[in-house]
Amino acid sequence: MSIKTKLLTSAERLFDQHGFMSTSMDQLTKAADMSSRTLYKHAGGKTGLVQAVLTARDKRFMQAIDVQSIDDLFAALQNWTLTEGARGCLFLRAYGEAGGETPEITDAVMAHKAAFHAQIARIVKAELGANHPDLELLTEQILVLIEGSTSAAIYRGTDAITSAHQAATLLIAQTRKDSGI
Amino acid sequence: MSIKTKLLTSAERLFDQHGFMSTSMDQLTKAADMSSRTLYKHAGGKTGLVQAVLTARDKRFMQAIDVQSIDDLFAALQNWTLTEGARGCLFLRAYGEAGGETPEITDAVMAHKAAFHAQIARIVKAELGANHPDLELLTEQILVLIEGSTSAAIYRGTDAITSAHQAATLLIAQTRKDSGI
DNA sequence: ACAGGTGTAAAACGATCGTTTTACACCTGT
DNA sequence: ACAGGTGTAAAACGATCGTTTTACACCTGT
Repeated sequence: MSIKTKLLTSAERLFDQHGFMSTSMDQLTKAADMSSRTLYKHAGGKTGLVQAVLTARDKRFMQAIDVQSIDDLFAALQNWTLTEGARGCLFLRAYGEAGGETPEITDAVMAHKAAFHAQIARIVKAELGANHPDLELLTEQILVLIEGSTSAAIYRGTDAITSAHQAATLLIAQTRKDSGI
Repeated sequence: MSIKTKLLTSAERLFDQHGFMSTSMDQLTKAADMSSRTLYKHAGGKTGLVQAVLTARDKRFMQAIDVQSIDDLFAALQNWTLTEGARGCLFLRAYGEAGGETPEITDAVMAHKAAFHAQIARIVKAELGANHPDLELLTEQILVLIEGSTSAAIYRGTDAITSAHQAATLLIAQTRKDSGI
């Protein structure tokens, strides 16, 4: 495990568990087991570190949900929540803590959300066929269900994901039926 | 407008726009146009102020969604977002920033979310009838749709709420149909 | 008339923040 | 052999944090 990987994984853990602004550079250097000089050489500063953590998480999360069906998508989300815990979307949390006032962070968040939306659009298209007229609506609805289960899981547990999955399944089935008429 | 109301409304605005940890007591006293001595007498401290802001917002939000139908619920949410903006659920943001490590804040957040869940359960019950077997599932699904549209609206705009509304309507209609068979 | 409550302005508290600097040590490739 | 890169430990930077204190002023009810 490279020194850079150790920095990113320990920082991600601290940011996720205690919040971005509440985590000090001192805690970050101690958790990464390196000197502040080394941390600053690698990350540039706290904003750069947040940016790097979000970019790494984007890659990891996008890989986790790189599936071909709605069922697999929700299974991947259940698995992610089981291993990572349920503390809400780390990207939206970063955006909220920075108040949208740090362009580097806003950019990283919006880039992730654009990729996230595109991924869902792709899966919905694979599910309904490329010519279905309701692709956009369904994509938006599945996206809302996933964002919602991510938020709701914080206080309702993984049942929120199961319920969202059932809703998604019904929406897809109903949309298939409507187009069949 | 009392001095306490001015403090709570200006603090809510700052916390919402810049984040809780990023907002300093200095900014809060200046926005409330009072001395720090007065602020501390009224709020106790920063944690007390966050707590008071969340409690006040809970009352205001619960009043806004005190409706009798799913349609009115989503209309209320559209209206809320139009006047308040879309920066995510302030309660979950507070919880995330505090890392769940400040009991007073955790309590305020969880109390709100319990009331929020109960409110949705009440509306779903009014919509489907008290004896419908799927009340719990529908409640959880509507809750997920609302949490999701609150999060998604940050980067997808109010369309997310419209899509969630359509999904909720279809889920309710389908659940009615299933029980009719 | 005067006590109690409520307010201001400003200085000060110690603690901590993110960041930089200094002085030094160890590899590694040529 | 030695330069360059990469690392540590520790001190120091000025700025800012949340909070408390001091000294003073104005209402308001009795």
